[in-house]
Amino acid sequence: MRHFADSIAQALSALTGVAPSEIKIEEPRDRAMGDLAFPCFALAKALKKAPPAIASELAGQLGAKLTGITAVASGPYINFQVERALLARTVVGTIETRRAEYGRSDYGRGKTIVIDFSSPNIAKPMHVGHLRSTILGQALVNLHEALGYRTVGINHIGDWGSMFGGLVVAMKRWGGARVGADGKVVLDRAKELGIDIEGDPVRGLLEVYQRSKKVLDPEKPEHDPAFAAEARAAWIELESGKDGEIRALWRWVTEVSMRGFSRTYKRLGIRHDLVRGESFYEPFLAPTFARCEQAGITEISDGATIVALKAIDKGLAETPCLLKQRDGTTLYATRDLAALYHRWDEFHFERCLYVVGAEQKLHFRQLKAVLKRLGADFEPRVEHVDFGLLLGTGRTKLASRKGDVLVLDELLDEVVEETSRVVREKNPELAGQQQIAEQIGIGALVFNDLKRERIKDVVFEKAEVLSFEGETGPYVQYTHARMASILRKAAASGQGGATPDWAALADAAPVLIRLSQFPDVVRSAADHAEPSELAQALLALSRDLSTWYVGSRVLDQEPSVTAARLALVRSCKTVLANGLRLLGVAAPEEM
RNA sequence: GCGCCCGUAGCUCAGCUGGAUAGAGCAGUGGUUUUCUAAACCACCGGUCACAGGUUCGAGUCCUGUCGGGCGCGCCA
Repeated sequence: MRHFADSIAQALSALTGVAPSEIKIEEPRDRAMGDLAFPCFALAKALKKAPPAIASELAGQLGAKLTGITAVASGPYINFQVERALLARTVVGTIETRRAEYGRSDYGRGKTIVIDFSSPNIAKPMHVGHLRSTILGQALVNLHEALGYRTVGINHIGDWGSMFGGLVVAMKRWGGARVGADGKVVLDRAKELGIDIEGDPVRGLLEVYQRSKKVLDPEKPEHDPAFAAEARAAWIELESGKDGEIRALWRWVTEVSMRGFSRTYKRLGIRHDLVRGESFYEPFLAPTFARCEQAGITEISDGATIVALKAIDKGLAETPCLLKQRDGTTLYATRDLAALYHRWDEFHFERCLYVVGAEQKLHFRQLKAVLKRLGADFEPRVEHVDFGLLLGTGRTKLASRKGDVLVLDELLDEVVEETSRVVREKNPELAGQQQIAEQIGIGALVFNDLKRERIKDVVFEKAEVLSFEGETGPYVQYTHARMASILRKAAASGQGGATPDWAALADAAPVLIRLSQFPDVVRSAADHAEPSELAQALLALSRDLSTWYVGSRVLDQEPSVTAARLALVRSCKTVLANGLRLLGVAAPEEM
């Protein structure tokens, strides 16, 4: 469609003398008006004529300039319709040529994009709160990768902080943790703590972690000063970089945590290029702080080191950025600043996206303001890709029945289990039901999250996620599976070899237009860091396609008609599959 | 109190950089299967685009204000 819009703009430019880039060809809301339209208001001043007069005059002249496109004046608009056979041949031809590559481009070639996403904390299982960042981030990686960018997905795991001193001490004291002769970590009393070393140690670790936090807290009755002192010493040892037992235990916690995350990531199709926790940036903290001091932007306020931001951003007058606490230890902002400079030095990114919840908007606003004060010219390339909260029924915090945080794996299991039931019921003959249930269930969950604008809060209604009707992932998957089914039947009966009669696709114009928009949608979704644009486009395509194919039977028609319709079916299947893949949703051949 | 975000049909949401009678899904009502998977399709029902001003040839879209909801606001991340 872009191809046709360009030639129309060229023709209009030749007739009016206005630059082609200034001529905005748009798509009418109502398809009955045409495939494309040009509103003549903008030309009224330059040509000193009323828009309707311009429209009718230009429409007449355009006839000679355009081939295969008819122009009709309608009030102040010129409406264009592409000749149906030409439209079909062009769109289907392009997709048949490019196949899995359709939608991909070299738009971002030579540019690097860094995407920071998911970022769970160690010693805890991943919970539903990480879901949105994880799947949004992966979709953004996929989208940019398709556009030819070099993508660097970074998992900035929370693996650093004084609380880990407490955890290590707790493991030693209560669990008998030590480093064995072979250098491996052993926990003599793992069972008593409920830590399953071989299986999923994180579950048990979480309880130890929570218990240690109570013991460390002077406000709590469980408080133990000796324990606290030991924990502090352990943290100091960790920070010192000494590679002893303390560090080995901390490393073990990181490893087993990552092992658990990996399982979940695999199910969700998540892959990071780099796992760099907060600890990774530890050596860069001091230089980063020094950079700020040398730039002369730091101040001492109530004993803490801050950067005032009022001059950069009036809204931040009351909220300067804190770099160091009163006790001299650094904070979140210092770490992110260090990470940012490190990433800039390493990648010279075109964009650096932080896929982090909207509740941290202030933090990123502060961070960017500090960068400005530092004169960092890459500051505009740093973007906070914010998103709304994931909430439970009644806008409450999403939790499990017991009231504690809902573990992501449990949620996935639950969704897949329920999906299995539905699959058995809807398609009892289907082979490989378990795998397909996994694809549908997870697809439903992922799509449900990506289909709406990311800034909107998502109220997690299990019934809605599992309904599979209407605007859902399974609806798109189902449409795709049915196209696959038609193609299988065509192959089995040897149909589709005739020369296609493209004019027979006149009734599929809405579908063809959707197909033609796909590459633009991919680009826009990436540029706006908004996968929902793609999800919405796939829904619209599925809708128009469903309407078409129930009314226009593909198989057993005139051979030339069947050939044309089969080509369209193949194109639609291709686009649905490509689109779903970009969103991180599987596209099963059968369901 | 200050800052930011959201406010479109009963519910959940689309509506691209302002453009022609505001679109889907769910829920409700009524239909469609000897024919490519009924996880589908069709029809009907349903909206003062929170409210009030302003800019514009033209505002759901931009600006200002009001109201309602959410998030955040120095030693956590």
